[in-house]
Amino acid sequence: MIYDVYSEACPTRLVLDRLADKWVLLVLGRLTEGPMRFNHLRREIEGVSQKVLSQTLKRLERDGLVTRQAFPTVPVTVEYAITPLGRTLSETAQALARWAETNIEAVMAAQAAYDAQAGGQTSRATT
Amino acid sequence: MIYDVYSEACPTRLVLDRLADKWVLLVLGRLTEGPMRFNHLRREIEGVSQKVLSQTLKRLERDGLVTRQAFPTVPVTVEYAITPLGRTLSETAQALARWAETNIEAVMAAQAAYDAQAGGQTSRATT
DNA sequence: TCTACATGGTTTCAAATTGAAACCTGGTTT
DNA sequence: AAACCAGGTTTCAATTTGAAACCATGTAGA
Repeated sequence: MIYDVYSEACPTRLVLDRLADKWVLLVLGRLTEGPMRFNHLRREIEGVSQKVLSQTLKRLERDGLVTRQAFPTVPVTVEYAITPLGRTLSETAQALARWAETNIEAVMAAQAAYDAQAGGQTSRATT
Repeated sequence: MIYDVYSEACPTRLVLDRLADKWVLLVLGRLTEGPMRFNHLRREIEGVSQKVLSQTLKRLERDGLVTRQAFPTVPVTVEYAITPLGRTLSETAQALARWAETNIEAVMAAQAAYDAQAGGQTSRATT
């Protein structure tokens, strides 16, 4: 059986759609360093809301990319960790984040050039 | 100046958010093979609507990742091509798509296991 | 001439997704 | 008792999405 993300009905589409998410990439990147508690993750990944972090982790758990373990400590402690399967992905996931950090200046320069020149214009063809 | 995608205010966040998109990854993957016309891309990338493809390409152009060239042929021909900057990204972008294709079965198995066992349950801690 | 079709889009509008903020459930310290 | 911790869920308004319709231009067919 051959899978192809370019085919609409292919189940890989569902997976790709899930991975291609800012929060997923950031969560996996952090968990690569080691297990982490919910609120710790929340503080590390600035700007993520509780709801979204909760949903993201739940999906990642279902997909077998992270595990969730609760400890019956004083206030309950919940620790999330990356699985071996998740680890095979995190390298690639982090590469995207690193690309953004490395190439942000080139992208911003391109945006400035685009906005300055063709910004509001209607597309002129080969004029 | 140090950029960090984990910081809320960092401009790399905007870039990461743009890249972390299913359609962006698929478009870049296809354009890596060579320039392509609008409707050709639309047919290759099954399931993408005209509006979304149009928006995606416009953003990628502004970000300096693809170029748009219109030819005054019979029905106008518009060709999109990847830029050198875009090419530095496409390797990574495609790696995500390939990961999905390679690991889809492991993911589906994990989902089935999760649904069968803990699916509707309330989280039981370390029981 | 009237209809139909091709390219490359934009517009419209209902439906799904998101995010901020409030709330909840224990249990603990002050 | 009031307030705070962890780890969530719920609520609701606003943004984003997607399907479908429309538009401009030009060609070919009946």
